[in-house]
Amino acid sequence: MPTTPPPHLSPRKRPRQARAAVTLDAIFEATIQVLISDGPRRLTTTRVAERAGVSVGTMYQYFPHKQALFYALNERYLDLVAEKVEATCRALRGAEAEAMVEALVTTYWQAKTERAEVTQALYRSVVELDNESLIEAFARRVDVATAAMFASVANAAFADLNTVVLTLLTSIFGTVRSVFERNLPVEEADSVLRHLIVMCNAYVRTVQVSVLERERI
Amino acid sequence: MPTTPPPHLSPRKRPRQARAAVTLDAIFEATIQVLISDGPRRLTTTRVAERAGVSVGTMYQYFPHKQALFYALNERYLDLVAEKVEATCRALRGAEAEAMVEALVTTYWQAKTERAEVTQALYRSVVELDNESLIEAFARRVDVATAAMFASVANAAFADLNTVVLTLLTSIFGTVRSVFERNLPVEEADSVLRHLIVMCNAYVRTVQVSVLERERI
Amino acid sequence: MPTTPPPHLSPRKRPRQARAAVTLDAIFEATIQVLISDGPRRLTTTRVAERAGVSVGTMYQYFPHKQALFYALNERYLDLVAEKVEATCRALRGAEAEAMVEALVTTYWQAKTERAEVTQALYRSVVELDNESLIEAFARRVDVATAAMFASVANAAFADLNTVVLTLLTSIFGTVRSVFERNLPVEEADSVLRHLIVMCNAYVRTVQVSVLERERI
Amino acid sequence: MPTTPPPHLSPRKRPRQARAAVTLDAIFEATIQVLISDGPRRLTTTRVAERAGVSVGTMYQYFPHKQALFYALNERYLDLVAEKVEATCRALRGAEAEAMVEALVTTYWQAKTERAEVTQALYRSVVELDNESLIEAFARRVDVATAAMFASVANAAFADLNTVVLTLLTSIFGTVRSVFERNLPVEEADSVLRHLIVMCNAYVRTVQVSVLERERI
DNA sequence: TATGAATGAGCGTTCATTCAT
DNA sequence: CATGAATGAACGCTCATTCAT
Repeated sequence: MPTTPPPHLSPRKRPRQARAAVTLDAIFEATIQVLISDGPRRLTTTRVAERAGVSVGTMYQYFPHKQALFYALNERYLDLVAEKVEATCRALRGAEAEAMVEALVTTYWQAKTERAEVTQALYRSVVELDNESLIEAFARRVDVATAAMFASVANAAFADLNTVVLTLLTSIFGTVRSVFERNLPVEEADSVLRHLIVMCNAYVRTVQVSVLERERI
Repeated sequence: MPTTPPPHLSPRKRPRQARAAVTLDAIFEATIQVLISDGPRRLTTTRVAERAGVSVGTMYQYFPHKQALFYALNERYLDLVAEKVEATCRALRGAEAEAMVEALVTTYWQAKTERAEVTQALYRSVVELDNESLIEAFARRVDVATAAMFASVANAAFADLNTVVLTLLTSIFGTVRSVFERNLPVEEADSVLRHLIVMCNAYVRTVQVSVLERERI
Repeated sequence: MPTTPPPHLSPRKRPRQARAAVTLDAIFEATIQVLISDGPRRLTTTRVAERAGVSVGTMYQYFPHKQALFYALNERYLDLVAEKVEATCRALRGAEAEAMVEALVTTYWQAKTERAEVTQALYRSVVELDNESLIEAFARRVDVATAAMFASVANAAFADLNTVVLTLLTSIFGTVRSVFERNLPVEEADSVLRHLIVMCNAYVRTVQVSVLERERI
Repeated sequence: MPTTPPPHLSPRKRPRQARAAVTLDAIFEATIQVLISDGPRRLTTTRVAERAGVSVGTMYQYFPHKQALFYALNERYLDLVAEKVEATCRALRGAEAEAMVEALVTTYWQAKTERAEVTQALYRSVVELDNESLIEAFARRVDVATAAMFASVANAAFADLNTVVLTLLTSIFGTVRSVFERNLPVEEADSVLRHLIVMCNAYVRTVQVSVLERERI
């Protein structure tokens, strides 16, 4: 279930030749590099093209405008993260709630930490509203996957599954973002990660109803 | 303990006269309005000046450059929020942990929701690294206040107070940010708020050690 | 009765200060010079600004975009011509048809020849549709003035005044344009001018009905 | 007597093979279509090639550069018109002056009206100086043909044949152009056409000298 | 020979900043 | 002090042209 971008933000062409694919990758990587080293304000088409070893014109053969490039980059990034989360959710079906929580937090955390500078660079580049549609799509995807997972919890259930999922995801995503924003040293970050798991588990325990209890009612 | 900005970002003058204060306020308000209605990309000095009913030249008498204006705006905003949190922390000294948690979440939430568009506009305007120092200062301030509050909890204590505070704040701040970012409808937002309190309380209960227990050891 | 431009083509400000008026004139004159010496294809904002001894930015304070500058230039030019024709038409009220024709042709011819290179440069710069509204407005203005004049002819009348006027103007304007386009040497051009008068007069004589005749009917 | 273009504007090859001729036609037609639908400003090589169903590269096999294409298109167009006028002039040899005038005007008018949008599109695309040589060549051709025709008028002659022909052609061409430029509704355009004939005939009658008269002198 | 990806000079335009008034 | 016209570097983007395939 990949995101379908608004038409005005879609890339101009799908790479048919191998060369084109290479070029496209170079452009994406260059964008990231510029974002990291120069910041979003200095993310200019010329600079990206230069870094990619391509001419501006070439860039414009792949993307109708700068926005579209940026959009595509975010799309790529979020798709990757979403896939990982979905995989985890699939893998944990039928497990116990605690395991789910731990896996969820850890997966998301790792996905974000893998290339920490990229994550940070993208966090800093909000700026344009159009990305909102992207974030929404990402959120929906992950919502669905997570809800499905928690619906399959062994020996328990939730009175208001949707809210629980929403709360979990909102706080996990938010906490991670905050940690990046505050630029915490690794040890502190790790502590927060561990405590975040504790927190989410405490929460889930609180809101979950054991099947026994439920049947008794 | 107000934030002290890096010298290159400080306003040119402290408003001595009433007139100056009025102008300054007009400029700040205009900045916010432009930010909300036109977005961060269209936040130009000319536009702000126009909206504020001042000439660009005048604006440059108060701020050495655009960044400084933006910095000052964020400073003002964060100072306000910090003050509210500090006030709450002071008020809740010696209370029970649960009350503290609820008060903390609610205060922060309200502070952010009071002028929701402003909050959102500022969230969307990250962009410049320089704000990081501001966020850090804010975080430190709130950290200290919160730690002090939780250190005074009645009949209980925390094994690792600092991590607990860090985790709480990171997740509260992050969750709120995520809620804004996802543009959740009010009811869902409210649900998340309530569940966030539940979550934090569950967490605090988990990590707190009763004084009795502690003394026994 | 000055032309009112479509709003998107109107200049940004009316010159309030003397300095501004000078700047505006310099820009107009520079535009003409560039048009003459470099041709419409090389009429770039940079080149105009340079020639005018102004920065590009300044140009954009007077005109929202290149088109608007070009539009305003044509407007100025056509207004001038229209005024001259109108003056002639006013002066010739009640005269004999022959005198009117000669005056009309001569006035238009002179208006166009006065700054021949400018005329030619503008003829060569059609290109953009938007000018059509300008040409139409100009045509209407001159139509009205000319019709009023010919309606006042002494001792004669026209069966179909509007068509006569339209034919006269169309052929006069067209002929002049053709002469410029073919870049005829002066003597030939002058011959054509004289013969154009002969032609128009022969035409007018043919289509006019003497008052005597008319009353007899 | 076909036009011989300046060498730098000539197409790269004369179409030897049928396939080439087809391609060439497609390119020309595409150029016209783009001109009509997108205007001269949007007449890009890529767009033309696309519309013609050819690659840019192929286009450059036929024309060394865009100008050459445009030049060739105009050449084609003017050649067609010139041929029609020449045919008429040939057909009317020895006829009466009035018949000649009417035939001349009608032929030219029809040639231009046949594909009115094409005519208009080309009128709007003057722009480049190089076309002047084309127009000149066209004018010379038509001048010669027309002069030959009027030299053969039955029972009359002209004191200054060249000027008469020049005046006639200049005004006919010019009037037609003006009519297109003003975008007159059909009925008005037709009226002007009829009156143009009247006008030219009145003129010719005025400047022609009957053979009898002449011999008397 | 045909292709179309790649090129890059050059365009129109914006906007933070300055400084004569 | 306040003004706002002037500045010009730097941006996003276009498109005629080339050349490896």
